[in-house]
Amino acid sequence: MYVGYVLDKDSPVYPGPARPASLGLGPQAYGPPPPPPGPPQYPDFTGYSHVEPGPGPPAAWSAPFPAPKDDWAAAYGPGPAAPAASPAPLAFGPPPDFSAVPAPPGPGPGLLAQPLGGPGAPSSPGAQRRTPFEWMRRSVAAGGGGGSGKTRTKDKYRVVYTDHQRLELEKEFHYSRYITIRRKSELAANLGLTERQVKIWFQNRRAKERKVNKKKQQQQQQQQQQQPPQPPPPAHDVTPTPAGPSLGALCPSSASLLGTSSPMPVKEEYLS
DNA sequence: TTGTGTTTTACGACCTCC
DNA sequence: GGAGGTCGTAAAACACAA
Repeated sequence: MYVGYVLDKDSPVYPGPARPASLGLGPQAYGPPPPPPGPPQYPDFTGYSHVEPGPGPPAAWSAPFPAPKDDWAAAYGPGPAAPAASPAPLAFGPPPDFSAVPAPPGPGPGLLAQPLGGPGAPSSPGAQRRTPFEWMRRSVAAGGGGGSGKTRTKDKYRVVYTDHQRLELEKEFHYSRYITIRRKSELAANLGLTERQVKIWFQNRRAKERKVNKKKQQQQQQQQQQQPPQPPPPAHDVTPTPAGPSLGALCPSSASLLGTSSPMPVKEEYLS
């Protein structure tokens, strides 16, 4: 994941975990099929509005998410507006944070401000080894309007999303594992992707998280088998502990995004 | 340079919910 | 019936060791 690469290099932009490890991202979070999109988890956040009624996100995600988008935006600082690969008009008007994505490290005014094919620092390791912005050209060209609609049966099997697209998707994912219909539309418009692409990206992202989570669980079990039996924990340990995989662990590519130790500061306005 | 393993998009099958 | 979920998988893109 090259977003992770970008974030690794820009680790300070995320001063702390976007979601505390105590929110319980363990396997229990992946039990029953996910519910329909829920109400806004942060109704106080006015950057954009979630309006879909519904029972709410999965219980595992229902805990207040202490990473307000304002923090993200603040962390990101001002940046280029829409990606060059996003010709779609901003149907909803860009949320503050969506215009605040920094350029990847390197010379030049910014990733998206760079002309296609022009000189500049690549924003992904692969790009470092390729023609500068080749990845960008590929994505833009192949994904004209984001998703080109091409399938494996056509000439182009898949496109590679730009770092900006992946970064914004990651941000949204850290905000909520299940994107609402409205946010999906907004994100698709802002990133120049189709809603289907956004939906599938979230599906794949959840699958990735489950995979990583499962891996960690297996490792823990192996360690427990090797170690002498420990006294069982209290039956009702309601206190969320970091024992569960941290978000950074679940999403190594975004680990630096989330910081390492200090939790994301929570603005009082986001606390009920 | 090449072979191999991993990650990333994208899809189909199947299921649940409204 | 449609939308969206998981699960499994294909194949491109990529990383990296030899």
